[in-house]
Amino acid sequence: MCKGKSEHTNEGSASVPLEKLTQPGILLLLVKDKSHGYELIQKLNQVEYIDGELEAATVYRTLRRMEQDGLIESRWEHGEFGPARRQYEITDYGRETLKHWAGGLKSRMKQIETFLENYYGLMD
Amino acid sequence: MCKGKSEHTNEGSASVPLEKLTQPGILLLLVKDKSHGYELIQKLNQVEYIDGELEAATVYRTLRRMEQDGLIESRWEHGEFGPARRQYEITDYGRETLKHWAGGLKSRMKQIETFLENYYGLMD
DNA sequence: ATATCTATGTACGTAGCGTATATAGGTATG
DNA sequence: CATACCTATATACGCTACGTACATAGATAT
Repeated sequence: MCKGKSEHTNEGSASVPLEKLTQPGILLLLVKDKSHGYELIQKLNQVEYIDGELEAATVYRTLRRMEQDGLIESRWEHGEFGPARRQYEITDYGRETLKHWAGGLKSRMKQIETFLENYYGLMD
Repeated sequence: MCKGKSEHTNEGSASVPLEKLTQPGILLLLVKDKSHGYELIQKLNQVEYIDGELEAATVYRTLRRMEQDGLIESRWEHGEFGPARRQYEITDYGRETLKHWAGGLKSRMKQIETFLENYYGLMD
């Protein structure tokens, strides 16, 4: 049923070309409570605003980058149970950025709405 | 006034980490009428749903990729005025994909809405 | 002649993400 | 005790999307 399509790994253009809300999602969770990577992965894969599933490797990689950027801070926590964990907390700069991103996402949402109005307007 | 922040090129996390609507935007324009790269660049930078500005190189590169993917087709047009242009048309597969993407963008918009409700719910 | 507009393209670098794989401590089961 | 599974973090490789810089070339205007 499908036509010409992709030679490389596009896989029938199955997914909308719009990134996941990984960084905003992590900041939103860390505003509520400090946490570590493994727990964040599970929480992110339960919330409604994450599209599909986030891979563990993606989250760990993103956390390290966000710490480099000063959005979050970590320290090792050697608890009595299980392996040591890297405990993350949001920074003041992270809180500012989250606020800033929320404003940007509001605009982005309106732009998508405009796109859809434009599209459905044509399809009448 | 700014705090710790980035060592690499994050530039104060100025922009929301969500991609532009380049491919959907191109398809939406080509559904209305066939066009060439230079014209598409100018149109894309006038519509309301594109965030910020799209660079010419980005558009040309995207058009070539989209043709490889079978979303659009081109042929050289040697007009009487100015340099030759590559005229693009949307394919049937492109129209299907646009429809598919519109559905995905609707979901994506709702997810962003959910994120914002979650965020503003915390900030009361 | 020179500058500007039209028009397309390549090269290089970065961010975000997926898949595969490595490592290592803790717990449960046979 | 051995083995399997869960917790927990991390690296390597590859791909898409995008920006910046640069290259090329015909057409038009001054």
